[in-house]
Amino acid sequence: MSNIREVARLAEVSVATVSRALQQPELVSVKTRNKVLAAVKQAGYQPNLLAVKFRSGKSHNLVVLVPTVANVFFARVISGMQEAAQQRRYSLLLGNTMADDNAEIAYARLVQTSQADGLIQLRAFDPFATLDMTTERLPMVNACEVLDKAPCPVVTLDNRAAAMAMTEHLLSLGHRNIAMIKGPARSPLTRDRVAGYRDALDAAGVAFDETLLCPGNFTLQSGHQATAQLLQRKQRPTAIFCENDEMAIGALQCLKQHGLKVPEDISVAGFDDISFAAFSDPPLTTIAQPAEEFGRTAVNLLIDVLEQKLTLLPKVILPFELVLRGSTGPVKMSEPASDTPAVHLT
Amino acid sequence: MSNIREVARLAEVSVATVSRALQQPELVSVKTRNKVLAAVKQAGYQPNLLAVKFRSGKSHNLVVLVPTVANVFFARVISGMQEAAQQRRYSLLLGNTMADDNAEIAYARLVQTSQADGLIQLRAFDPFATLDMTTERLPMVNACEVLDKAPCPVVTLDNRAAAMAMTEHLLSLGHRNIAMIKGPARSPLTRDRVAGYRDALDAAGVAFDETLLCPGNFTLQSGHQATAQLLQRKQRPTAIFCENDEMAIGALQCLKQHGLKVPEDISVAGFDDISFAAFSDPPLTTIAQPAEEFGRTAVNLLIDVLEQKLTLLPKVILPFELVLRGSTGPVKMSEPASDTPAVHLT
DNA sequence: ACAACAGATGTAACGGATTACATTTAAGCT
DNA sequence: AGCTTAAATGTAATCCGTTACATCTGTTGT
Repeated sequence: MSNIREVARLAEVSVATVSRALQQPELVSVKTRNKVLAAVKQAGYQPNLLAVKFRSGKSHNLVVLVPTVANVFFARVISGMQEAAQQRRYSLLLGNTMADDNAEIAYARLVQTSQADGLIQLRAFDPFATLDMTTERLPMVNACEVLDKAPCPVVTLDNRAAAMAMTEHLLSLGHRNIAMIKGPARSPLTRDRVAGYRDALDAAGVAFDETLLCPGNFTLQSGHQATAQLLQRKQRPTAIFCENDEMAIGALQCLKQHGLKVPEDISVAGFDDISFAAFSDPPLTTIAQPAEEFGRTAVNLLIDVLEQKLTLLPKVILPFELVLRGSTGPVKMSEPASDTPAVHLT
Repeated sequence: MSNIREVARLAEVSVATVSRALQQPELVSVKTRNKVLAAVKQAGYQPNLLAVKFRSGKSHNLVVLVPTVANVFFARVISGMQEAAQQRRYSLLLGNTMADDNAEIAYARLVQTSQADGLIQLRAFDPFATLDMTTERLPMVNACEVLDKAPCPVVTLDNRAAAMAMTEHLLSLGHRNIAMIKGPARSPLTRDRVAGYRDALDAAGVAFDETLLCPGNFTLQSGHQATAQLLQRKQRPTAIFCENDEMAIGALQCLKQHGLKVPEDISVAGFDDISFAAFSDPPLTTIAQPAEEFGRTAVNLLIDVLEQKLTLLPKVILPFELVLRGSTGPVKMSEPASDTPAVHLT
């Protein structure tokens, strides 16, 4: 590979002149500039950006820690990140961590060792916390599922309000026996969404029943399994609110296999509005999240931090939208909505 | 950030000794080694790997060009890549190119400028071809959809045979009027799958009807649209073979909206076996591809090339599997299977 | 006791581009 | 012409870790 000295030799100028001709052409006479450009062409010269990065100390790379790219929602987030990164001339180093703390810490070391300038985390876990840091914090942005006391900029959605909105929608259809298929218990995301669900129940004066909460892991299979469990209850729920669309689609299949009609026999709601949500049978009522925007915002925030365009730590809250489709409907008249008496509602 | 000289000063040894204590401990006395390790700890020293990479000339990064991460199949491929890359201590630079040639060329420059050591391409396009290369070819592996005369290792699947297998399955169910929702016309992938479809028809003595081929773009929407078009035909097909599962799921919805039952009124088949395929209604008959294995193999091949473990250019062909589920069934008896007379078949 | 050698450590060059500072060249002005 | 100043170009240091080569220390064998 030809280097800058080779070009300098060909153009019969110094390396400094070559560098300037390429980086700050206005500092070089037109004649010299042309000589240099000709030499660049002749040598097929491509600057070694590894050398540039080394000297500048900036890798222009960002690490992205994502629990799993195989999840449709995260795939959309990454898409948005990619878009923003490309625009601002950064590259993304992908860290598919399967939510494994140690894997995440290993990726965090890419930042510590200057291979990346900053990190974006899509989970409520701080991979820098355990690295013994003699120096100050490394640049990080936390998106989607966020830490309670994140020591960094954050981009999120009001999950509690969103879950409340969906639950209110179900309540407004007359449902009183609403199950929830949630995520892992210790996830702040799950905690917030359960809180929103509960807010809505409380506001409507419907008793909260912990046994209606069924854990899943955000996969189609787990939605199916959880639903099967819920159907074993003596009093089966009239609606199931799933914490993501994959689980909701899993739920739909399970219900169908049990001969239940959605939404006539039971309503199902999801969260995320992935593309498949509009194509399930029936199409899924869900909460739309601006997934790509999450990615774009996270990347832009991180780069702003890196380029010192930010002093304080912003908390960006993106809007959600309740998307009503065919999977939710009014409770069947023939059947009492709930084993707890309905109260205080039209 | 502390550097190796700082550590050398603290340990009262030379920088060479520090380097050796960390890289080749057996060359350093135990006493010195301990002094060095203590100094490393005290200084909070982390080697600047950007410097190491610069000096070695190897970035230990791989660029991955993927048409769109938002596609479930590609997401799985990337997952596999990630796994293999991590194991062999390489990092992946993600290039989400939306199948845009110029974007791909821009990413290819990461290799040209030493920011990455090699490139994996999941599309039939050679981004290095247009870069004026005075030197020899840059390391590349082509996977999934491959170039006809790829100048590099290739990992693929016998798409022609797979499409033939699926078409044979449909023929064996009595279908004679089989539509195909295909991808973009100039894609080798589409070409091969159409060829396989045709092979099967020819072998069964069924006339090939070009108008039964309907183009899509691998999205749910395009599957829906294409199906709507097919349903306008005076003689509607009894089976639709879609070139991927997303389009098949789109087709299922369209058929349902037209009041058609799958598979009683019409059969639908997909390709890829994404997770949603098993959860559609009815579950989708499809061709399973080892997506993660594609990713793993591609990465391992590329690294083998980079590390000179390979001399010739291998062509790896991974196996597919015909997965029979509920979306395909025998042609309805009441209705003639086709407008062309069935011949030479049991 | 001394040569020969192994083991441990140090010195300094190296990789490629950038840039502070030094120097040369050219232009402008009286 | 001679002086001032700006523009153009060159020289060399710098970023940081690795490693070839040099040097020094200590041990073994005779």
